[in-house]
Amino acid sequence: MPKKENTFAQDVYAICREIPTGRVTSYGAIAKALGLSRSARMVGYAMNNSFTVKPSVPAHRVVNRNGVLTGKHHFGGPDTMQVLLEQEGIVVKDDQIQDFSNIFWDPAVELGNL
DNA sequence: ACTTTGACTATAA
DNA sequence: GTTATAGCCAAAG
Repeated sequence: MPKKENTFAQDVYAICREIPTGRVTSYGAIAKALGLSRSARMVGYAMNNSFTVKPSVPAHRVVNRNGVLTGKHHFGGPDTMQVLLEQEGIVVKDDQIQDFSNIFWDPAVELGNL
């Protein structure tokens, strides 16, 4: 069997693709689903490569625990992330997702990982 | 092998 | 409600 490069980032991408449209999740939730509940920073760090990975990962559905678009600046534009979220039907105000708790999607729960 | 960093989270004041 | 500080872990230099 061929060698397989299982990196932390690859797992993160898999979870992000499972995020339904119009839903949002937090870095900590993804990390927790991977068993790395304390590596939330690594999740965002890995997302840097999400643009080079195929298929592209909907990183715009991933925000911090406050529902703030912390990484909006990494989308190539200062407002690219917000526009993408609005296209998904998500309301964003002042770089913060409105009704965040209502549209929050927990992979550890939805994927039945608990 | 050591140091730095980073799209975070939790706790304390 | 906010701001400040500490803890956290993996990848890159």
